[in-house]
Amino acid sequence: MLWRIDPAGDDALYAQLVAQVHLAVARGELAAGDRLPAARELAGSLDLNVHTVLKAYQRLRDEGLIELRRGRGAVVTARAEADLPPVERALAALVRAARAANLSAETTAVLVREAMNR
Amino acid sequence: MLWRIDPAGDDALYAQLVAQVHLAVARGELAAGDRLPAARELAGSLDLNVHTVLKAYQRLRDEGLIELRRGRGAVVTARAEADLPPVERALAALVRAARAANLSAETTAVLVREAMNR
DNA sequence: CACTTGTTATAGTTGAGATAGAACAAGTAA
DNA sequence: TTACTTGTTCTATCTCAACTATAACAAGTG
Repeated sequence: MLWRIDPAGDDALYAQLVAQVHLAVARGELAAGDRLPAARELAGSLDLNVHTVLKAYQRLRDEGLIELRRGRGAVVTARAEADLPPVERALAALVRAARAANLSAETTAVLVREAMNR
Repeated sequence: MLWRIDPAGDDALYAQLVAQVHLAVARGELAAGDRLPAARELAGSLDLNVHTVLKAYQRLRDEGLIELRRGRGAVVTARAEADLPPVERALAALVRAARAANLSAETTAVLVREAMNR
């Protein structure tokens, strides 16, 4: 998969990594059983610290998207292949509406989090 | 309107204020021409600093949701009433899809922020 | 005019994020 | 077994956005 990380962006680096994996799974670029690069390797190629990558991996594990095993690495779970395409479509629609309303990324994200917690 | 701020939440306080106003407008609790509390007053009742409230008000102004005038305060614009309902609909659709896919509020929020910044 | 309210400036505190280096533990593979 | 891979844990440091605190200033209200 392709990794696009923006060190100058508003999002935390580890959060960008997490989102990239979600996108890749939603697009079918990552399937259950596929393996992510080793943390040290990915950190090296993206010029990030190992801990930053591991924080992303650990969050992905907490979300049930991947499994982590020493010696084996990070493997995409079957659960991850759940209906993410519908999420992608809804996401695109929201982005369009939010842009039309001139909302910032931060504001839109907060609106989503509050709506989810309701 | 009702203000629900969580100092221990993941979101910045000013961002929560911004989201609250969006929700109030979308729900019809705030209409064009309505006035928000004075910054010093709201800060006092919510036990926040004036600058935190003002940062929220200024972001709302940047988004075209309110107008700010010295001596008069913060007034909801007509544009706010027109642009927010579509956002609310898209928001509801996303929440449904995200719940169906078992995504957490945090994950969904990050996905939105990433999608907005692309 | 007195008063309200947003604007601007300066400064200190706090916590999350990121970096760095090192040792440790569990699994893989020859 | 042995060598290697890879995640886990720990300590420490640095930076920056968010928040707080005070205070003066400017524009509009009544």
